[in-house]
Amino acid sequence: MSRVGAGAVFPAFELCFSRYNDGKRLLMKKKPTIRDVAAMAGVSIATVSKFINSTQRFTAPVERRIQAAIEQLQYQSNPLARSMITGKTGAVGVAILDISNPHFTNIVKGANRVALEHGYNLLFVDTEESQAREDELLEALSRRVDGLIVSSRMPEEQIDRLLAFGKPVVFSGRPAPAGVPSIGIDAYAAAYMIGELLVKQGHRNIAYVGFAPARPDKDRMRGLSECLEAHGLPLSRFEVRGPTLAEGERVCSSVVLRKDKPDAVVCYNDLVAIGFMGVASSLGISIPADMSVVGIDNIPFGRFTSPALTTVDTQSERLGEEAMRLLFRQIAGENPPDIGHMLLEPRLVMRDSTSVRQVAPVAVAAKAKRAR
Amino acid sequence: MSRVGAGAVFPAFELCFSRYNDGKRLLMKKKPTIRDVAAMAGVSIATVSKFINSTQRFTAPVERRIQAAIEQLQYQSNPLARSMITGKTGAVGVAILDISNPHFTNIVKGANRVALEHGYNLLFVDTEESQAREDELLEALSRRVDGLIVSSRMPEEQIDRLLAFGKPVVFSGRPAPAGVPSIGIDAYAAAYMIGELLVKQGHRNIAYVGFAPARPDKDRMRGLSECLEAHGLPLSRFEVRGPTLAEGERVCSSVVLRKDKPDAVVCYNDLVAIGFMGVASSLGISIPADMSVVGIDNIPFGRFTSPALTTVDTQSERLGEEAMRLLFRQIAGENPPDIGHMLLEPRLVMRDSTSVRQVAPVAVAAKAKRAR
DNA sequence: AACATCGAGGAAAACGTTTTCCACATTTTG
DNA sequence: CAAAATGTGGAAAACGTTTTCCTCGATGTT
Repeated sequence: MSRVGAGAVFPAFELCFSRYNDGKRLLMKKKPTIRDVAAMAGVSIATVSKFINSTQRFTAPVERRIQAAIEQLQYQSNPLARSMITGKTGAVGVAILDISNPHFTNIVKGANRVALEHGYNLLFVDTEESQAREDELLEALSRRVDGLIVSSRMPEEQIDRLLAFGKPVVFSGRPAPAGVPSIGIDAYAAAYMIGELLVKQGHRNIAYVGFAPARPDKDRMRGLSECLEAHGLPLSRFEVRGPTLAEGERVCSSVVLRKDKPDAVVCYNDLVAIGFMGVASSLGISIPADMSVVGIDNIPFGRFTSPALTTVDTQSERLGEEAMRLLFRQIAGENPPDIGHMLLEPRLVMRDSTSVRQVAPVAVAAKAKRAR
Repeated sequence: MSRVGAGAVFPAFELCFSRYNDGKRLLMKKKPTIRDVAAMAGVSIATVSKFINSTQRFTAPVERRIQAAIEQLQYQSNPLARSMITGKTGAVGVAILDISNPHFTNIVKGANRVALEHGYNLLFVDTEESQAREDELLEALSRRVDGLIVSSRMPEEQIDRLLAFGKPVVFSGRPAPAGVPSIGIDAYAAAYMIGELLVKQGHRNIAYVGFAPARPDKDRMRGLSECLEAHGLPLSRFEVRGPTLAEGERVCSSVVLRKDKPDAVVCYNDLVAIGFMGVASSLGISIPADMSVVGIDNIPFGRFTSPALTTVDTQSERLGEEAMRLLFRQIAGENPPDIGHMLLEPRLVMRDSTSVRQVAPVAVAAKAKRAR
């Protein structure tokens, strides 16, 4: 014992405060450190540290004294200092495209749940908000976390920079470079499934409202077009600039007011579909009588639109959970190549925005015009 | 210059790697530290640190050498080590009741935006998910952040513990203890406003679907009941157990199937209102013809329900922004008492779920029964 | 030309932990 | 009873910064 004489009385706060603000010791109170605990218990800081982390056993009286000191001082070890030594931060980063999209919200929710189970915190980045400063942000983030879940669109070269940080990464809901584990829904299957449904319902003039083919949703595009191709049907395309309600609304009129108006529309996601349906009804289109609409994601609000939205469930919450599990396996030291990619099975959710084709397209268009 | 002879060549990676894994230096690469930069630039680490933080000016050649070393090594200072010294972490915590509620999502979005402007990251806690372990979580969190925004229900004694951490805190959308700044919407005014609307529309049998009076929404309850009292009208109450779609759905039938069914229903928030309307329609109630429904929050999906939801805008995103600004002012050292509380003005958003009272309640109930 | 002034740069002490030794006392073994 | 094994606890070196002095040379002032 170096700091305090053996057998001395250890006035807890005395010791604790006087070290910091000699004199006016009660004015501002600092957090107690491991030294304070050690001094109070009459042992070395090494002993306290080992006791806390149960790295080593000690004699009963020593353990009792340490425990008492900890409780009396309400000591809490400083995670920053610990991180410096251990190299673990106890936090994981989640980069999300746009938190206002319930799909991503659920991913966060799922990820958060698993993180909590492991005693981890979530550091979160809304990349929509960050945009240009995204790299400096990720850079700062990468030092503060033990791993990263990336569920946002991200240019190739930025991905490279991200991987160069050397932290474990899991990609979610987007294609991942070789050697990096990823998880997603089988978007191809989902789109194919939707195609089959619509064809079976008798639709022949089907449109896709989504991103340009080069963009990350190429699987949806491909699934749908290959399905229709197999049935010898054409596919028209309309482009949105973002996966949002607003874009669904914006694009609607150009789809609905065409001469060869489609009799079924597959949307990039539920948000686009819901926006689309909203404007469609205001334009006098009755869904699904005049036109079937399908979304993808199965966000909770899809049940409450009018009509309730037919969609494909993408298990968003499970997506977040599994992504986090993959990440923790990597953090625990498993080799990324052994983990690989993981695809969840989509599930069709039939509701009221689709029905068997009822009216000839031309007649509907005419009716729509009259209605205004 | 002590570390490296003047005029020597500085082979960047040589220096950088050999320190760590002597011999097999290319196998795993560690991040370069400030020492590596200093060695490469031929200056001391103090000089590098001062240069990085622009704490001091140096001669042109020195600055040039440091800059070059930083770029060549791709040096990034370690935020953890810096935090240990400065006591600032560059992160703020946001404790949110339930991230799936778009109201809170928007708060996070707003808070995130302002945090980014200040170069801060967001550490986020979904207290719904945490529940029992919330205190240990908050405890861990409190050491990792410079301040906290609390927008979740939280028992009194936990609040005390939170404040004891000594970190700046801002409460948002909930009553705050004395001396702690807070921000919220004027819920009393919002509810009063809704009451006035409904009374003006001729409704006489109005119900509130929300929490028990003791709970945090007492302002809504009070605003509504005082408004109705002023008009000499009664107010019936129905209780939900959570501010969710599911609770809105659950409670609906007990409201709608009563003999003296209300002709207008004010819901705790939009989520409850939307759930409520969904079940109501399926029970054959036509909104607003048979019954007006109002929510609070103005979540984006309120525009797309059928009918579109009349509500009161609570400026959720601005709430998050202003909360973060209040927090930063505290972090910058302003006295909490000088900051005080802040109330945003609510704004009525008229849509289609309310209308002037059209049918006698009893007749409607009969019609509803026939419809099934 | 002597002296104060100033500015550039460095040495070293923090920050609060964990972890690797090492020393010593105690017990077990031959 | 000596020697070896075991177990308990401590000293000190990390981790990567920031910050507070200090030194030393150069400049400007009488």
